[in-house]
Order: sequence, then structure tokens, then C-alpha cells
Amino acid sequence: MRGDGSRLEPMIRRLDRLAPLRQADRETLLALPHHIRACPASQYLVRDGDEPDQCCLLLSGFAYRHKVTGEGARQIISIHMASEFVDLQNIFLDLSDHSVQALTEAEIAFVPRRALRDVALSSPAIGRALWIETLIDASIFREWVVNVGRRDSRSRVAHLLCEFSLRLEAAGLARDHCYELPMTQEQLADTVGLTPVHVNRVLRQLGEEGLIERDRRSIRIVDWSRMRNAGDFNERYLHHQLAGLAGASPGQAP
Amino acid sequence: MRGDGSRLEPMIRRLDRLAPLRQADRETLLALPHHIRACPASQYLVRDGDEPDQCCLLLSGFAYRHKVTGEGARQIISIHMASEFVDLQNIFLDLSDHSVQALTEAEIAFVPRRALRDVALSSPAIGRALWIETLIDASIFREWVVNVGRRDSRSRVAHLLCEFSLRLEAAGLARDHCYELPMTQEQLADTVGLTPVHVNRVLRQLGEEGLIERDRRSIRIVDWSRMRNAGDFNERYLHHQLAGLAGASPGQAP
DNA sequence: CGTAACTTTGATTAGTATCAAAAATGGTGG
DNA sequence: CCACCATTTTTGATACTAATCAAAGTTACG
Repeated sequence: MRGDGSRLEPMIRRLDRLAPLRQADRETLLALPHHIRACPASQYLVRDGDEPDQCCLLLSGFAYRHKVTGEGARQIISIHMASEFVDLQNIFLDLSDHSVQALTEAEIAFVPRRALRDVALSSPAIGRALWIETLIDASIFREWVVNVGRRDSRSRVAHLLCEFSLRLEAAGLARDHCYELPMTQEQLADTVGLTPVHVNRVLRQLGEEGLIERDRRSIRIVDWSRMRNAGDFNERYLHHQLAGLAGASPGQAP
Repeated sequence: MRGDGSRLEPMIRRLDRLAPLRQADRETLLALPHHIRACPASQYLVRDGDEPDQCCLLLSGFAYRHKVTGEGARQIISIHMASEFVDLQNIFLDLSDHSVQALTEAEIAFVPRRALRDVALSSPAIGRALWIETLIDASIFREWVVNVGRRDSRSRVAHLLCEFSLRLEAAGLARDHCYELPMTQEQLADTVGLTPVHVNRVLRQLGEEGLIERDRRSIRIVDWSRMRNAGDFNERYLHHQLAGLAGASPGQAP
């Protein structure tokens, strides 16, 4: 825990963009107790029903949250990338209502709930930034309800690929609508509420239409404008303008 | 705005159960500037894309939030009942990412964003309670992603009817799993991602199976245990235990 | 009453799931 | 470096859920 305080920097920069922090706030955040652990892909970070006493901050790699129905079907609820908290709601909710797993090998900083809660309630700026983080999370959930509830298979998949592209670029993890998709087609299917077989066909179709190019897990959105259209994608729900990121990825069309 | 301060009482009680408030906090909340208006059914309270300067607190009646896809399909994202804020995320998000409409005739207290924000940031207890309110909202969104993404039509509808029953009872608006469903079948369909025709058939089927009884819009869950099962319903995601409401509606089985 | 909104029923179709199996891919140890 | 194995991706054939289209009943309301 000592000497690695700087590993928290990306998270602090992220929060600072959501709500400007003063130097004292930054120092408070840097002083947060935590321990860092490397987790192999697919390791559980939180289990549905747990009473967590830590919040998980992703330092590197990817993680996802999911729920499993009584029938055994899995629905992935969100995907997270470096510098994001994966279960910030546990700051105040005592029982976890879903599970969190590492998607790739990932480094996690575990921060005691209590410490994070005290910080959130004592500094208005930090509280505000963390709250906004949970509000943007919720906005993405809302968009996903629409995605699985009212879009057809092609739009659903295209929408997810668009969201990924923008979020990765905003986090500085990708450029030019080109990125490594860290998930199998089965995980993709559980994200958009389809079967893996169907996801495979939709991906092929998007390729044949010239909207994307694929090689293994790497995705390149060839025609952002048409892809945006195919996915009925409007980035407003990501609220990137809050972080001064609006237009960070202009693409080839309005 | 003067002399009707007591109309805010139910909301204050609600927040107090989420995070205990001191007398000073209660008075701060009672002193919140606001104006009250009666809205006819289907009136817009917020429009997608707005820059709202008020938050809407439901005093009576029901409201819902929704998004419309590029194809014109509507997805209802949440349903709200008396004493709930319908757009609390607007406290910090500057651009509304969805619309809010009155579902029935409703009375709304409009509270200036700025005032609510100041209160939330200056009193830790109030901030905490409001934050928790948004976190529970988000938990319900997550469950809805699962509902539309991974449950079949019968489970989806049953799940929604179960959720309604518990939330209404927790709010003191219903008893014995018996309530008026304030929505048309078309609205139900847009909530669970089905067509109105199919919702109609599923409702009939649930009736034939003896799980529910219907008369007009009134619903009675005859067999809570089987209904819970049909809807793959587990109330944990409602986080009612936070409000000391766990087991408020024991039903007929574990 | 008369009219619009909503609910219900029927017939048909479309989209996606399911089942099955073959081809790639990525590791692993020999 | 290669053979082997597990995992993932891809393709094909068929089944089924829920959508669509159409229209008749109901109910609420002015």
C-alpha cells in the first residue's frame, strides 16, 4: 500500500474531470487505504449476495458485472475498463445484487468501503464526483434496457460496438475506432441478450456490409457514420461532455 | 409554496428511512423552495435533451420515464409512485438523456436543481439519502436489463407484476398483493419489450393458470409463491431492507 | 349515445433460438 | 517444433417464440 499511491492517479484524474477537485481533495484520495492485487481472467471480484467491505477500482484490464436468472441464463450488465470503479454502489448498499468478474487479467485496487464512504461524505467535491460516476453508470443501464428491449439484433450489436469505441477512446485506450474487444462472442451474446450463434452471424453481416473489419478480437469500425446509424447510437447518454470529452472522437460525420 | 410544506413530508420520511436524518436536516428539506402543479395524464415533465433546472418529486399519481429509438419504438425505463423523485439524476447531469411523462393524473413538486444540489452537498445525511435513492434506481435498471434481456415473455410480465406489488406495498399504496395497475397493456408492452398483443395473451395465460385475477386494471396476485416463481422474482434488488421494509410483504412462502 | 381508446381474438410471418457439427485458434507439454 | 486438447468461431438445418396484420369486442368518456 505504500509507495504505489500513484496507481490511483488515473482514477483521480477521472474524478477531477467529473467534478473539479482541490489539491486537498487529491491528497485525501491519494491517502485512501487500499491494497492492490492482480486477478486472472474470470476471477470473481464480488458475488451476488455478498456483503462487501471493499470497493473495487480497476487499475488495468477489464471487468464485467452480471446476473444469472433462475433458468441459468446469464445477463451481463456492464463492462468496465481501467480507472473505473466496478461496484461503487456498494459504498452504500449493504448487499450486492449482482456479481462482478474479471473479464481479462486485471489489476484491482481494493478500497475499504468505510474509508471511501467517509471520504465521499466529508468532501463535497469528492462526493459529487463519485456520485456522478454512479449516475453515469445508471444512464448506461438505461440505454442498455432500451438496447435489449427495443432494438433488433443488428442494432444491438452495432450499438455495443459503438459504445465500446467511444468509451475506450475517452479513456485513452483506443484511437480511430479501432480496438481489441476483450470478450468472446458468448460474452457478447450475454451482453446484448442474444445467442452466441446469432451474434456470430450479425458480426459477419456487419463485416459484409463494410461497417466493420475484424481480425480475431480486434475491431475496426470502418464507417463510423453508417455504424452509428446501424446501432441507432447517440452518445449523449455517456455524458462525456461532463468530463470535457465531447467531440473527442469526431468520426467522419455529424 | 407557503403553507404546503407538509406535502414534502412523505418524501422526507422516505429519505429518513434510507439514511437517518436529524431534525436540522428535516427542516432543511422542508424549507426547500418548490412549486406544486397538477399534471394531467401523459403530460411531459422532462423531455429527452432538455437542460432541466428543476427536479420533479411525485406527490400523488404515477409517472414513467422512457426513451424512443430511431425506429420509433418506445422503451419505458422506470415507473414511479408517490414520494419518489422521478429525475433525481438531473441534480448533477446537465442534459436529460430521456423523457419523463405523467402516467396518471399526478401532482408534482418542482424543486430547483440548484437548491437540491446545495442541500445534498452540504448535509451528509441528506446527501447520503438522496444518493441511495439514485443507487436503488440503478439497481432496478440492472434488474430490468436482465428482465428484457434474458427472461421469456411470461416471466417478464410476471416479474413486473411482482415488482409493482412489493413497491406499492412498501409505499403503503397497496396490500395483500392487490392493486390497480396504472398502465395500459401497450405501456406494459413498452416496459417489458413485447408487443401489446402478446402482453394481452400472457396476462390471460397467467389468469388461466390461477396466478393472478384481473378486473379492468386491477390486479390481484392470487398465489404469490407461484407468481414469484413464474417471474423468477427475488426482491433483493429493491434493497428494501435498507429502509427497514424487508419482509413487509411476507407472502405465502419463503 | 356516440366515439375514441383499449382489450381481445384469430391467422400468418419474421426473427431468433436451438441443435448439431465442422473449422479455427490458442495454449501446453513432449 | 509439433501433436494434442480445450475453447472459440463458424456454418447449416430446423423449431419456436413473439411480431405483425387484421378485425371484432369492450370500456370509458364527453
